Amino acid sequence: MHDIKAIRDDSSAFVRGLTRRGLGDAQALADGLLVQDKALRDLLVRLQTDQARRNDASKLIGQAKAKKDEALAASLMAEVAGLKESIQQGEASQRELEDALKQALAVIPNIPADDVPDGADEAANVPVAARAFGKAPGINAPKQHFEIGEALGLMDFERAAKVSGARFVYLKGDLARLERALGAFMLDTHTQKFGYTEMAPPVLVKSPALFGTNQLPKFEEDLFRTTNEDPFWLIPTAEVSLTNYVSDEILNEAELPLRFTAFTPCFRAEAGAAGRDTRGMIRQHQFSKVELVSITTPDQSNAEHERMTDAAQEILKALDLAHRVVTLCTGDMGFGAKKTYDIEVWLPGQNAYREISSCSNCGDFQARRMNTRFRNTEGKVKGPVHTLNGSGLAVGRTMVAILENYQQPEGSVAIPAALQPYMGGKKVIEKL
RNA sequence: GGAUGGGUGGCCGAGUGGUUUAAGGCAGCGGUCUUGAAAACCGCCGGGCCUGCAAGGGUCCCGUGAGUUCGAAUCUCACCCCAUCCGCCA
Repeated sequence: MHDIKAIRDDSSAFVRGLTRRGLGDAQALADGLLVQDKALRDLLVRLQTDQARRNDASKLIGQAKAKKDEALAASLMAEVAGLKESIQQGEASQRELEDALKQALAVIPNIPADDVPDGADEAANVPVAARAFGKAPGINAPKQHFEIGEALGLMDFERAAKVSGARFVYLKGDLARLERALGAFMLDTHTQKFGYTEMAPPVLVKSPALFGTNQLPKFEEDLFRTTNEDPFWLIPTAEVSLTNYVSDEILNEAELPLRFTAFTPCFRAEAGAAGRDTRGMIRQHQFSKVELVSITTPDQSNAEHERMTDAAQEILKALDLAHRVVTLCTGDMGFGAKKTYDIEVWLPGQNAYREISSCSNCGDFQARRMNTRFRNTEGKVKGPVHTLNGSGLAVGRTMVAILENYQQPEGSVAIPAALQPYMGGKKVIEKL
């Protein structure tokens, strides 16, 4: 969420940033916000003047009563009584104006960082040459992952449809184990090589948490929720649970950065994706993912973003999976991001690079929504922290990549060396 | 789900209607002393917002919301959360 004071101080930066994102009416939006802001501040000046008079007079009433000066007390009481109504009205107006302003701010996306390339959609994303890794393996007539998995008898979409409908899958035998192995391998890598703290977080959360990480109020249709009056929501990503771990807190600068990782199921309604990726495991209502979240000071977040992307890439390198990294352009970035790197893994069966991780620096955008600040070593509150999140990696899609890149002509799938210890030393996945 | 007890500043904790700007302690920061440190002593020490060039001034916040009152941390109502016990349960 944006800071209204920053918009007040420099509305042109705000307008420029949103225009780069492709919002056509950014100037009108800013003007409207500033009108609301001015109305609120004018009201506060009036209201606080009244409150000050009431407080002074009330104090004098106490003193007059102590001196038994009933006449003075009575006249002061009459004066304060007259203020009462206007104060109550003012307080109600304050609430309305503040709520309206917050609502307006809550649906405005973050401003892109200066070094984010301009562009309307994914066609304008820019490859990061230095981060490219590996070469597409030469596979003759490559099969898609679901063909491989079903032929092995280890992947069952039909029965999943019977039980849960479209966009679910049963994994069996070594593929079920592979999911668990991937989760363990990723967690071990992030905790041991990159200093992340492993978490086992809630996957049902309350609305304020989803407001904190931008899913609410704007993207409600992407989420599942329970039917209680005060509902729980199923997390679409562990970013929600891990980032909100520090909501409503003032952290000490000395304990930053905080780095959290978790292996969790994720749930997405995929409301706007009808007809896309309908076959296979690429787009499911439920999938598992290892998530990375960092909480940093403002001056650390850019370096942390590179480091987090390194950590995510490290998994693909260890699995020897060809991939590339692109910097998302202004028009393709998520709502809360200042800058995002997508990691795209090569899928021989699709003959294409597909997203397997997205690492974003959100700057202070989520921290302001969550009310998370930090205090320096002198004890002074220095303002909102910065938050970053990234997939490290999407486990289902990693399995897809392994199946397609390690497929053997006769239908079996080699297990990457780094995973073999997690698969009981097994080297190949074969038909059940 | 039932019963009881609780929610106060970074932490612990006092405070049952005005004369208080939420006592006191711990932690933190600065200083005295010391070769250095500890101890002791002295001082500083919550957050948001409005206003102001600044110094400063004002206002709101004692779980949340509504109410009573000239005035609420304190009284009333509703709700949320936590703890303990009981019931149920993986």
